[in-house]
Amino acid sequence: MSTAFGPYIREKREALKKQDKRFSLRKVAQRVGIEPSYLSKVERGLPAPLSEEKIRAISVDLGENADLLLALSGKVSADVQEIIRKRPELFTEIIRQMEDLPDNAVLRLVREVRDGKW
Amino acid sequence: MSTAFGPYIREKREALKKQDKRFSLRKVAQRVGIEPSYLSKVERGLPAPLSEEKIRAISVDLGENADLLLALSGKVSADVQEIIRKRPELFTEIIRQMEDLPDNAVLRLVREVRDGKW
DNA sequence: AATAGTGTGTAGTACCTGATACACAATGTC
DNA sequence: GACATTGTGTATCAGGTACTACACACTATT
Repeated sequence: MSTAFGPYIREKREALKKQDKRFSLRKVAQRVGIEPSYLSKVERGLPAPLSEEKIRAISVDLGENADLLLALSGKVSADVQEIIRKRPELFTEIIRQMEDLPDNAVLRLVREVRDGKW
Repeated sequence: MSTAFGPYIREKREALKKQDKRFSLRKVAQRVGIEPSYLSKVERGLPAPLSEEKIRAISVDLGENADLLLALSGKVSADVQEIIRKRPELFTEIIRQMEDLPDNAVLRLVREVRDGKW
């Protein structure tokens, strides 16, 4: 889908490869469990969708944040979607309201919720 | 996908139909823009996926909440997904943290954010 | 009794998702 | 020079998504 994901992980992978030959496209593909030719297409942004599972495996292998990589490939984590679907009216409302908040305001909310003030 | 959506809207539609014959399956299908036979399958929970667009049209026609109907058919509104994808790490974190909050606590958050305390 | 309207069964369609399998040329390594 | 490894091109595929089109039997309406 999104053209951003492929080039992004290609760059990350090649950076790692410079210090560690275990990060060749073929080796990564093998560890992740996909065909090298398919990962090649993915990295070049050709139409080659990856499942959430494979994206997660790549994020582990490359040491990247899974939710970021999912976002770059146009997805939202299945567990987050499920949380929303359990209380759709409530959660969609708060998410839409938070859209325009600056990062630091959202972060403050995260902390306050985590610290059990609610 | 989800078997809950179909029977749910069938019940709602038939309730409306009792007071207004404009809510026959065929009439609703026509207003919504799908074939009656397809809506029939949908309402009986047979494998007949609906696009977000059609689900929204049904929600308008039946006077139901769109986000609820989307959730019942296993979806999350595209605009909400896009908000999350723009700041994936921040938003997935706060959503996961809010999972265990009771409704009234989330509601309080909604109000405080809306009232510009942030 | 004819007509209109109701819900449903069956078949078919086009495109998307998420891949595999194999071949190939270029580059690196022994 | 042989062998291994690298990235990529092409073909193919099964299943899911999101529908249409038409026929049919049954029930209301006029």
